[in-house]
This record gives sequence, structure tokens and C-alpha cells, in this order.
Amino acid sequence: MEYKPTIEDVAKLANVSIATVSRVINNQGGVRKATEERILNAINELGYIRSAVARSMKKKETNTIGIIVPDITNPFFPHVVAGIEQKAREKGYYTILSSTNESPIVEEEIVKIFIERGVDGVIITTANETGDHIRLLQEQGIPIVAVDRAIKKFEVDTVLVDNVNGSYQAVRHLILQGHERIAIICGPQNTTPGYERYLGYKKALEEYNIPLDPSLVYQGDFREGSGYKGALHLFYLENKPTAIFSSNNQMTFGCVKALMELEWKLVEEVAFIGFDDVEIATFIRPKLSVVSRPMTAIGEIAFQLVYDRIHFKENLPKREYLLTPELKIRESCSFYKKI
Amino acid sequence: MEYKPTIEDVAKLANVSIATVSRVINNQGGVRKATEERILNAINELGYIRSAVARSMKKKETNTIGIIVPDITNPFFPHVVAGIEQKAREKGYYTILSSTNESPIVEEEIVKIFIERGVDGVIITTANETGDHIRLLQEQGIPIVAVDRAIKKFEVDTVLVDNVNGSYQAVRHLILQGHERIAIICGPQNTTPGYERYLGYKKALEEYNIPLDPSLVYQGDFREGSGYKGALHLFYLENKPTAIFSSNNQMTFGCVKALMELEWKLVEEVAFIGFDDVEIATFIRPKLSVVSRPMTAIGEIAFQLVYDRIHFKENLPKREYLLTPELKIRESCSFYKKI
DNA sequence: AACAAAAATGTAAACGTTTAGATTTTTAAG
DNA sequence: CTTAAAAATCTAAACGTTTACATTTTTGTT
Repeated sequence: MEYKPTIEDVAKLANVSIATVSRVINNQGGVRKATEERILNAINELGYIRSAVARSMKKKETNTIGIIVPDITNPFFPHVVAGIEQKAREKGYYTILSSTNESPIVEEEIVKIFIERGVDGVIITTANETGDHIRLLQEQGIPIVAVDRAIKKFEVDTVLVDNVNGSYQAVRHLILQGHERIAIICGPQNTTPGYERYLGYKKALEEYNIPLDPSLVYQGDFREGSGYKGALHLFYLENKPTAIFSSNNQMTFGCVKALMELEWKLVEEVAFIGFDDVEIATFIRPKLSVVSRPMTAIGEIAFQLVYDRIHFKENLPKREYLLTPELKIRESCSFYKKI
Repeated sequence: MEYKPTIEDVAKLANVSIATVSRVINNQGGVRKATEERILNAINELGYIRSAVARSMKKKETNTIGIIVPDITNPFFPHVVAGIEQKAREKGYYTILSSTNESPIVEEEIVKIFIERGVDGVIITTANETGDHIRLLQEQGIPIVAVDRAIKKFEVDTVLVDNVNGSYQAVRHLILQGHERIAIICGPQNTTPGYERYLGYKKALEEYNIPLDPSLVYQGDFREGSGYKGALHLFYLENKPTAIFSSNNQMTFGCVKALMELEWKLVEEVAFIGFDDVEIATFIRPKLSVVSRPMTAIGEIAFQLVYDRIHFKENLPKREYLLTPELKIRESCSFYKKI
């Protein structure tokens, strides 16, 4: 079958007008039982499937929400996406997904395309927090929810994790274990998570009157390679750290890899806590302690936010969710014996 | 700005007909330089963005391809998706993604929705290999590419990995190391990968005249839990295996977890090879040997296949890609000393 | 300057729905 | 059996493009 039946074909076969057919496929009621049945039969017989694009054209809504993530390959995002998708499907929404590879240029392109396609809302972890491309969306009146990274210039709903608190908890824990030379492998300082996690680190040190030693602050870029290099750098310091805090999952990978190669022994020689739980954490010995985020919940909330905004556009104030991460103490940061 | 300018607004402002405007936004040529400029200016001034849905309505194509995966949270799929998406974007296509959670019912729903939405093609790792829902797609003339799992009843392009060969390689390697009691943790036997990987196992044993011991064949379901249980089961056998082959990544997780808890020592007491590379493989000691698949390439090829099919519908024969997996020998299956 | 051919532009229909408002049919009361 | 009200159904316009075909303008030749 190559010919696609339209609502008109159904109407003809059932001997009614297209308006009536429309009413039954949309469950609007006000159709005589017998008529409805006739129509339903016609639909079945023809194998009619209503065209969502024609529908969108008329209704000016696509029941689609766009998701923009920096890297679908980072295990954090599939979990978030799963949360979004689950809730979305329940409400009859579908998602169109794109990965920017952290490129603001790609991101801008994607935003344009999403607008062209008339997405009803956008959930974004932006590669460009200051971004003007967001204005485009605002101008079109398309609801936006920022996930994981805030958007500075514009008022949009956000669901973030309390990064400061998370890294603060981690570093404080290290301090309480007796560590004083605590290193951090930072994320890019022009991203919310990168900056805030550094802030939490600083805050903990200050609170316990430990001077911040700049040689223990390594600038990474959230990718595995920089975690690796960071660990190397710290290892070859004249005055090594006794503990390391890594600002995200991918850098944790690199870092742990380096530690192994250097035979820089976890716990005995260096304590470790990473931001974000990772699959490897419970597989290596000692098990890695981490700051863990409720990834699926983040996605679910994000969807709820766009959804609300789509349906009550008018008078919703800006809403910010700030989820508190949880410090999962395992084995990589046990008691530290001073020399 | 709440009012969305249309092609008509642009035409009016530029003092031309909408046909001419259409011509310039589609780069069809045949428009005087000066006119084009006038139109471009008008577009800019109004902030006009063409409606993809109106366009799709007329052209009967959406430049969208649907992706259906069983579980976006399984690290294999994000990599495949990344490959698809990359190639898709290059060609002006976008992807709408949905996860079935291995439920054939959900999958059928999704297929319906995808048809409604007029996707130009579908790339699917089906949760229901015998599925009739595929017929729906066929009837609409929507190109389908099956990834990772074949679709039995219908002729569709496929990109698979040579599972038989992969597990054969792995098991043969174990045999050549001197193992004779080799266990397998199977995937569901009603899925291509589950069945084929078992086949490869059998083939290797036969080839080396090792009788297949049914107590060494554990039926798993591709989820982590069953890997865990499988390892337990094998451990408590009167006559333990000396090597284990796990049929997929998630079961490998469970299996390794169990091994650690049981203190069933890798290499010394039991050799191990898993199907699919996993992040943890190179982090635990000994490093895990695995059968590895070119995940991103799978996605790229899959997209190429749908793309071709979309553009040369007529006379393309069914195409099957069978990628050969690679055995990555690391440390979990070194030489086995007989007792 | 006239003309034919080529280039540029315009007109109008079509894509498949939804929906406001008009019309017809049914129902129920007198 | 009438009739008014209620319920069911229909008509036709609109959504924003693309495109075949018609018309107008430009170009180049004589």
C-alpha cells in the first residue's frame, strides 16, 4: 500500500463529513454511537493514520520537545534523557534529541532547527551559558528549561544540582579525615558546574582554615584526557597532595587510569572523591567514594517544568530546582594517617 | 515578540510574491540579485523563520528519522545514537528518539506515533524480533534499518555484528589457553544476539571436541542482575567452570560484581571474557578481555542505509552489513595452569 | 525599434487537518 | 401532531508552505 488514506477518504467511506471524523479521532464526543462505529470501521478498513504534521500545522503545536545535550556519550545524559522521555511519553510528548559536542556553534544551529520545527519546549544543557541563541527561543515564546548548567543572561526555569554543596561535602569529608593537602581537578571555569564545584572546594578549605595552594588546583576541561593529565601533574609535584577531588565523571576516569599506571596507591598514598557516580566506582578496589546526583529525577523534573510552562504560559514565575547531591562514602577516602 | 511572521509577511515587505520568497529561502536560483537582497533584508528585519511543519505538509517528508532502542541507559546505545546523529545532521536530518525498555507493547506504540509523525525512516533495535508492528511501517513505505537485532519476518536492511564469530573467537581463545570447563551466561534465546552468541560458544566447543555441559550454560536476560545470579550459580556448582564467557555488557557488570564479592579470583581461579567493551574493563585488575564492537560505526552505517533507501526507494536490494567484532585480549584470560 | 528567446516573477491550487458557525436531525413536551 | 430545545452533523475557511503553470520583464539580435 503506497497511497495514504486521509481523513477525507474515511469520511467518504463512512458517509459523513470530515468534521465528524475529526471529532471521533479526537474523542470530542457529540457523535451518535452508530455513526462513531461506522467511522471506526472505515478507519480500520482503510488503515487510516492521522497525519501529525497536518495536525500540528493547524493547532500550532507539535507535542515535541527538543533536548540539547553536550555529549550523549557521557553516561550522565542518557539517564537524564530517560527521565525526560518517560514522563514525556506519559503526557503524549515526544523528544527530538541532539548532541552539541560542547560546540556553541553546533548548539546555535540546533536551536535554529528546533525553532523551525516548532518544538513546544526545549530542555537544554547548554555549551554556551552566556548564549544569545537562547534569546531566539525566548522571542518565539518557546519555554526553556536549563538542566545542569544555568543560563546567565535570561530568566529560564532551571533544574540544577547544588554543586557547591556537593563538592563542599566531599572536601570537608577529606579534611575531617585529616587531609590538608587536597587537590582539585577543575572543570572549565566558565561553566556553572565547573565553577561551582571549585567554589565548594574553596569554601571547605576556608572554613577549616586551610590555605589554598594554587599548585593543587589543576584546570581540566571535563574530559577524560584532562583528568589523566591532572593526576600526572599532581603526582610529579615536589609536594604531592594527599587527596584528590575530581570535578566530574569523565575526569574521574582519566584520573583513576593515571593513578593505576603510576601505581599511586589509593587510600594508602592518596585519597580520592569524584563528582558524579560512575559505573567503575564499585568495581575497583578500593571502591570510589563519590558525590552522586539523582539523574533520572533531574530529567523527570525538567520535563514537568517545560510541561507546566507550555500549558500555563502566562503567569508562572521563574522556577529553580536545586537538588542536593549525596556524598557516597565508599573506600577511596578512609582515615588518613599523618606521616 | 509573539507573532510569528510568515512567508507572506516577508513577501509583502520585500514587495514580491511568496513564490519568489520561497525560491530564495530554498536557494533555487532564478532570482535577480537585487530582489534576493531585498528579500533577505526583509527576512532579517522580521526575524522570519520558515515553518518546517508547513513545509513537511507540502513536501510530504519530515527530514526526521525515528530511532527506537530498548534501553538508552545501556552504554552501547548512546554510542550508536551518536554515530547516527552525527551523519544525520550532516545531511540535514534530525532524529526522534525513544526507548522501549524492552517492551514490545511500548515499541508498538512508538512505531504508531512515528508513523503519525511521518518520519522518513526508522532505525530500530527491536524488542520483538518477530514483530508485526514492523508490517505497519512497511505498509507505509517507510524505510527501516534493523540494528543489532535482525527482524525475522520482514526484509529490511540490517547492520549486525557477527555475534557467532565474536563469541566463537572468545571461547576458542579460552580453549587454546587450556580451558575445558567453560561456562556461558546467555542472553535471551529469542533474540538474535542472545542466540547467536550461544551458537558461537557451541561452535567453538564442538570444533575442539569438548562436550557441552548443560550445567555450565546459564540463562540470563541481558540485565545486570542475571549476570550476578549467573556467577553465583556457577560458583556453587559442585564442579566449577574454569572460565566464563558473558554474553553482554550489563551481565558482565553483574558477573564481575559477584566474582568480587565471592572472592573468586580472576585468572588464578577463573578466566573471563565478556561480549562488548565496557568502561570498567580497563579499570579493574586484571583488566577484562572483551569482544568489542565498533559502536559509532554501526550508527553511521545504519544512517547511511536509511538515507540511501529514502532517496532511492525503488530498486535497492536488501542490504546486510555484518561487522566483525574484535577480540581484545587483556588480562582476564591469561594462560591457565591445569591442576 | 521590433521581436523572439530567456529570465524573472506572479497566480493559485494543493498538502491534511481543526474548528467556528450554520444547518439539519432528533428528542421530548404539550 | 407541533414545536422548541438539544444534539448531531455539515460547510468552509484557515494553518504556511511548495510548485506547476501563466505572465511579465529583460536581454540580445536584427
